[in-house]
Amino acid sequence: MTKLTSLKSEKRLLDRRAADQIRAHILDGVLPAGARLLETQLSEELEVSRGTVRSALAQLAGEGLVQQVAFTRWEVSGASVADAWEIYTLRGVLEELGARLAVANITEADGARLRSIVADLLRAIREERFQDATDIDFDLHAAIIALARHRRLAEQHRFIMQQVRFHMVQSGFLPKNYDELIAEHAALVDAVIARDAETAERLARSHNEAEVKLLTRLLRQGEATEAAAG
Amino acid sequence: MTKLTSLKSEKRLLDRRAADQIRAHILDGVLPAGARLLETQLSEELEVSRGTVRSALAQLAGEGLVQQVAFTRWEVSGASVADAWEIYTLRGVLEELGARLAVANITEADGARLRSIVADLLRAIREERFQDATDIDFDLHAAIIALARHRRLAEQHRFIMQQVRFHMVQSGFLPKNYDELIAEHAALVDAVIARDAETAERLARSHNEAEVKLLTRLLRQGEATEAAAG
DNA sequence: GCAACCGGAATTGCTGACAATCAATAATCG
DNA sequence: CGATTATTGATTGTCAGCAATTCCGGTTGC
Repeated sequence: MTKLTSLKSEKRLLDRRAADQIRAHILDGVLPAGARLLETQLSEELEVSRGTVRSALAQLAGEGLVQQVAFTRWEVSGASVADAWEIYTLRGVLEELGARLAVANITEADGARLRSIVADLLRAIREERFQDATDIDFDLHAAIIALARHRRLAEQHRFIMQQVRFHMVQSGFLPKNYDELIAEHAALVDAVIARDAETAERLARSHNEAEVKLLTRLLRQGEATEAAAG
Repeated sequence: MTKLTSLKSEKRLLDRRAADQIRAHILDGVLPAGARLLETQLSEELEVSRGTVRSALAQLAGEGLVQQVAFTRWEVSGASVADAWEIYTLRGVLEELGARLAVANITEADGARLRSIVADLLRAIREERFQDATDIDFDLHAAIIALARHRRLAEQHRFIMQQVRFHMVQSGFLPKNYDELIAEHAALVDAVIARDAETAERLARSHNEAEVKLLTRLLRQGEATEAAAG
């Protein structure tokens, strides 16, 4: 929950760093879904011009974290059931592709690295450092995607995982069963290391199946009650 | 091969319209892969300020059509074998998801619309209007994706298809076998209409498999010769 | 009482000018 | 003569200000 601080130092482009700060605030939940973003206020807090803020907001819009209502406002994107359903279904196929391609590329050293990340995850859970565990979970998936050596896939995956993280923060979502979580990840990593593309693919895709099914049901319910109300 | 013309009229935001014009020029092949884009020149041709051009270029960068080299240049993205491989593999899983979801949503009217698009495609090919045929091909895939009712998927698919189109223009790619093309599309549409998710999914994914396999082979060759040279 | 209309304040959209950076070339030194 | 360092021109990055649009309150007319 750090405060927005001034930039103007370092080497990266100003608008990127402005986007970094705003993004961090969104992902931390400081700026909740639907929150309005005022260009002037942000430019004062970040000590950059409005144009730079505008560029940063446009980037975040491209990442799906922010929405622009022309001539009217910028706001943090929604975290509705429909959004979550979109995010998790997309994640599923991206990770399916990632796992398939990772199998084709993985080396011994890569396999060792994945195994060590799983070990870290296990340790964090045993020691009840659940925030760390979530971070490591994300790292593991990113590491598998990286093995796919697919620039566009990696970028899309990063954006989707940002939205997953945002949705988890907004909805207060936490894994229910850590043993199962560990088992699933271990099985996926094993399949990738064993170069068993079919299994890896299936596990990657089914990793979120429970959430997707729940969300699909909620979505159907929502549509039904909406139809009944209208 | 129309010339870039002035904007400043209509209701949409200026930077969006600027992006539209530049995008059209890229997709038409007027601006080839690697071409440098000068902010000043574009701003003069489009009769908008440099800031507006900058915003437009940033959007196109988000769509993957343009790349920014900080402090140095904007250029049209590459159309290398690696790029094509990325584009087609991503397209595969996006359309796989789209087909699966379309099956869950499709109505009789939707089915009729898809069939009529296939008929249009067949007619265009029989009459040897191959440019039209390509457009209709794209329309058909977009129509199936639209049935998925998945905003994020539709957007990503639009971006990927833009890149597919660009790559086709750059490489002079043309389908080799129009009969097979028709048969594949008809089979996919039939499967979606029949609500056969498994078949639809498989057909959507395998639709580009020939290209992907070719590209994978080319990519491996490229890496091999590079390694031999280095 | 209520709807339509009109201002003014707040906010976003766009621009021109200035600063920072880079690439290419000329000048300098060994 | 070759390598390294200024210099210069071109290009991108950032800013502050004006213009256009929307939102919200009050006012007017019915």
